[in-house]
Amino acid sequence: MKILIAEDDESIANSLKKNLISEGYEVIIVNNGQTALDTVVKEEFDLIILDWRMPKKTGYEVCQEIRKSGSKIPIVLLTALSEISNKIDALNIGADDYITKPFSFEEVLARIKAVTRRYKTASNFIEFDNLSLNLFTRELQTPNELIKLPEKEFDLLKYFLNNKGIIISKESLSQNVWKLQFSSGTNVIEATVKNLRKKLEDATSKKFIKTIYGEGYLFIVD
Amino acid sequence: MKILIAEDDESIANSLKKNLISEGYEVIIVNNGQTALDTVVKEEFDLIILDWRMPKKTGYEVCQEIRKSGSKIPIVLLTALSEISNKIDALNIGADDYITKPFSFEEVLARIKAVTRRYKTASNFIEFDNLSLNLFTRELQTPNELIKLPEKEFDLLKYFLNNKGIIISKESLSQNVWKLQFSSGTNVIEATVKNLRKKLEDATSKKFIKTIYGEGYLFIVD
DNA sequence: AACAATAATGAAAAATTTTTCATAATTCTA
DNA sequence: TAGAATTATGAAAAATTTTTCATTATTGTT
Repeated sequence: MKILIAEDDESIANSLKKNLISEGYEVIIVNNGQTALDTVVKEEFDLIILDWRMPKKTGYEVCQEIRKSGSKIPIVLLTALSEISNKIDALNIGADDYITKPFSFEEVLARIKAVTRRYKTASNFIEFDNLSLNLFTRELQTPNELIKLPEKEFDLLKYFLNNKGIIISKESLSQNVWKLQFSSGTNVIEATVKNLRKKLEDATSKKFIKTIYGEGYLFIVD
Repeated sequence: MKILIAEDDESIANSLKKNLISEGYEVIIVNNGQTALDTVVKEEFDLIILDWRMPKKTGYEVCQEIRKSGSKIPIVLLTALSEISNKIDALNIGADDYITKPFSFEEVLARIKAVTRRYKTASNFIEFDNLSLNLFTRELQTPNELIKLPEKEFDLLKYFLNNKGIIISKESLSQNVWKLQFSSGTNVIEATVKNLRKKLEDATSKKFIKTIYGEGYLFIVD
């Protein structure tokens, strides 16, 4: 986890850095807004902490420009306690959170964790058993390998995971996964279930997809 | 946008409700933690506002239980000013944000917007021109139709969108989109660019992908 | 303007995914 | 436990996607 801190008050910046490093973060400090922008373009960070008041460009401006460029990187603003209306502004210009000075390191840490957790869980995995399905790449991480699921198998597994523990009729699958009106004279579902089953079993030698005769399927984790 | 407010102080709840409704939100109020949980299970909400202190179950507990169930719905906690350490706890137990009482409606509104924007942009579209790329379904929404992009075209477009305004070499594409070491004696890139160009031009009659002779491609929006 | 290098293109080939089909296996009912 | 209904399966067919190939077009250089 790489964090960029843009803060002109050296003592604050250094104390933050020291503490964050001891928590295992990688930290880079810049002391003005313009350098912050330049650095963000060049390197990739997981989080940016911006002081509200800074030479050259304020945190406010830096935040706006970063958002204008389309980046969704988590940004936390540091504001003075007095600037109350800033709190609202901070969120409105696209910051993910703000911290009012003076702050305790625990608070900073909690917010960093909250913001990045949010960002991470939103970047989206569904975890089950000891597997993890990446909703973006459609890859299934197993203990041994990374399997790229074809679209239909992915959609099916995702639907199962979102409905685990309840019986899913073939009509539901046909509607929600295949986007078909009726599950007419086809057995695509059975065929796809078969393929997905094979992959899941090869990976874990467990049976996640149970057949409920005459009713549908049931996805069980444990 | 449907919001659940769990707050036992009627005057606070009603004033929030009135204001939120006038902002166009749909609001449902419950006055204790247990009912909040029951309601969340039955209905779908876009956001939950939980009072920290409540009869039956506290906001703290409700928040924890919701998270334990795997839901990522945005949660904002209302805490009393005194309970400072709560702030940190709030984020640590999985709340997305908190508001300290007393609060102004503007602050509530700003936080609601920030939290849901975050959630929305994280649930993920990339918008450009009058097009919108759904990062989950890989569908491109054009003014006229919804086009499902095949994997490679999708990956390519996404890479372009994340690097718009800068020249992208074929080496980058080959590494980042095709995951190949060298762009050897192949022209997959050109072929895929061609197909993607066609779809984008058919949809908008604009040319987004510019060729920089000898250097690569440049994706421009306006 | 001519040449060389680079890029674009349409069509075909290859690879992958999705669906179908025939048949085997399983489950339920009586 | 036999028969009917439902589900599973391997292999083939169909559809789609990805890549290649041969050729044309474009760009930059001299």
